[in-house]
Amino acid sequence: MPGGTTILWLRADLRLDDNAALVAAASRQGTLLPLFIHSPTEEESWMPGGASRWWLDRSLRALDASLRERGSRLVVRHGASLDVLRDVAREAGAGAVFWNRRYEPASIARDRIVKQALRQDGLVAESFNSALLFEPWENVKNDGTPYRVFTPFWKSMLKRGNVPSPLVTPAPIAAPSRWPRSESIDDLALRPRPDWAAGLREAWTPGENGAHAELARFLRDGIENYETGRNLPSQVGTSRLSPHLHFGEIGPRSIWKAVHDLAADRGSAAFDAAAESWLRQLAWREFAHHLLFHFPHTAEKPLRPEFARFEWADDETLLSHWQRGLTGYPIVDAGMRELWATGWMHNRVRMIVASFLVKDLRVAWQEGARWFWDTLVDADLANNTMGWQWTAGCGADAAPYFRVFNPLLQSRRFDPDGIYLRHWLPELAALDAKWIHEPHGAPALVLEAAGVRIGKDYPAPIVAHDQAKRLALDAYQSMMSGR
DNA sequence: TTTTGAGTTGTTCGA
DNA sequence: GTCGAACAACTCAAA
Repeated sequence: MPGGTTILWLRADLRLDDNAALVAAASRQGTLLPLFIHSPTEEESWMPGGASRWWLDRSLRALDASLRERGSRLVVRHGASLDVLRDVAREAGAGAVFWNRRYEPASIARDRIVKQALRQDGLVAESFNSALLFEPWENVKNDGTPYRVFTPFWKSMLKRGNVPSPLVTPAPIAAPSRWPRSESIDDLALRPRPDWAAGLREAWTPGENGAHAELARFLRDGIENYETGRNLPSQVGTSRLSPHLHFGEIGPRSIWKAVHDLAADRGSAAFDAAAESWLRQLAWREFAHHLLFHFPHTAEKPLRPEFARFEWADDETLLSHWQRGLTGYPIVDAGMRELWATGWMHNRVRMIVASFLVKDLRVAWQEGARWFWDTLVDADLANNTMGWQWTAGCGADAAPYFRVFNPLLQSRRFDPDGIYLRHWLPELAALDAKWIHEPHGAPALVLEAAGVRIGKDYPAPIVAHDQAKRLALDAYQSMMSGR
C-alpha cells in the first residue's frame, strides 16, 4: 500500500533539487526520512581522503539546513549500511528505501546485496539515476560493447537526443511522525584535526546553494571565453563545479538545461560553440563513469594490459618531492602547492604535474592517483582513474607515447606573466616573467636581486627534462617491444 | 569480414 | 615569429 514512511538513503546525491529518488519517494504520498550513513570502509581501498571528508562534513551540514527549511531534517548514522538501514526502518516503521545509484565497483557490489536483502525483509527497495545524463550501459556501441574512444561516445550521446530534464522537488518535504535516533554530524569526526582546512574554507562553499552559485558565476563570467580561459591557471576560467558534482550537490541534468537555456537566450553561434566545448567536459565525466563501470579493474590496473610490465621508478624521494612541490620546476611546484592549500588544482596544471610525475620522474601513475585521491576535494574514482591512465598512456584513448609535456613550455604558454607562479611560490615572487619559469637558469645577478638562492630558497630541478624525456621514451619502447 | 578513417589536452624541426 | 609536418604506427569505430 502506498503511504507510510520511505527512507531516502543519501550518498553522493547531497541535494534536494533534481533528485530522482527523492521525487519518487515523495510521490508515494507518505512521509520521507532522509538518512546519511557514514560507512567509509565499504568503499574498500578507496576510503575518502582528508579533503573529501572535510567537504562531506560541510555538505552534510548544508543539506541538513536545507531540509530544515522544508520542515524536515537529516538523520545521520554510522556503521554497515545494511545493518543501519534495517535498524532505522524498524525504529521508524518505514516500508521502503529509495536511493540514487553510485557506479564505483565497491558501491555497486554493496548496493546489490543491500537491495536484495531489504526486499527479502519485505521492504520496497528502489534505486534511481541522478548522477549521470545516461546510465553507463545506455550509451554503448551498436554491437552493445562499451566505447573506448571519447569522440564516438560523445557523438553517439548527442545523436540519442532526449537528454533528460531536471526533476522538480516538491516542497515541503513530509516529515515522519517519529524520528529515529540520529548522531550529530560532529560525531562522524570528518573535520581534520589539527585544523589544516583554512585554505579550503576560503576557496569553497560546499552544499547545494554553493553549487548553484558557482554555476551562476561561471555562466555569467566564464563560459563565453571558456576556450581560452580554461587553459589559464591564473584566472577563474573554469566552472570549478567538480567537487559539487562529485558530491551530487548539483546534477548534470540541471547543468545541461541551464546551458541550453542560456544558449537559446543568446542565440549566437559563437556562444553555442563555447557552450558546446564546456558541455563536452560534462560528457567526459559521463565517459569516465562509463569506463569505470565497464572496466572496473582500471582504478588499480592499466586498461591496456601491456602496461602492467612497464618499469616504474620505485623512488620514495622523487614522489615526496613531487607531493610537496619541491621539484625545481615552478609550474609543477605551484600546482602541487595549490592542491595542498585548496584541495583543488587547475585542470591545465593537473595535466602538467601528472605528466611530470609519470614521464619525467617515471613514478607509477597509481602513486599520483593516490595522492590526488587524498588531497582533492573533487576526488572521484571514475574521473581520477581516467585522467591518470590517460596521462600515463595506458588508458582508453591511444595517446601517442612520445607525447610528453614540457613543463617549461607549458608554463610560458599558459602563465606567460607568471601570475599563477608568483601566487603559489612567494619565494620566487621577485623574479620577472623572463626567469620565473626557470629560476635555476637565471644569471647570478638576477637571482641575487630577487633574493633567490637556488638550493636554499628554491630547489634546483630534481631531473633534467630533456634527459628524463629520453629515458621515458626508452622505457616505453622497451615495454612495447616486450623486452 | 574487411577496410577505411580518425583519434582532448604536445613537441620539435625546418621552411 | 609562424606554420605545417613528423613523431611511429596502433587501436577503435563504423561502414
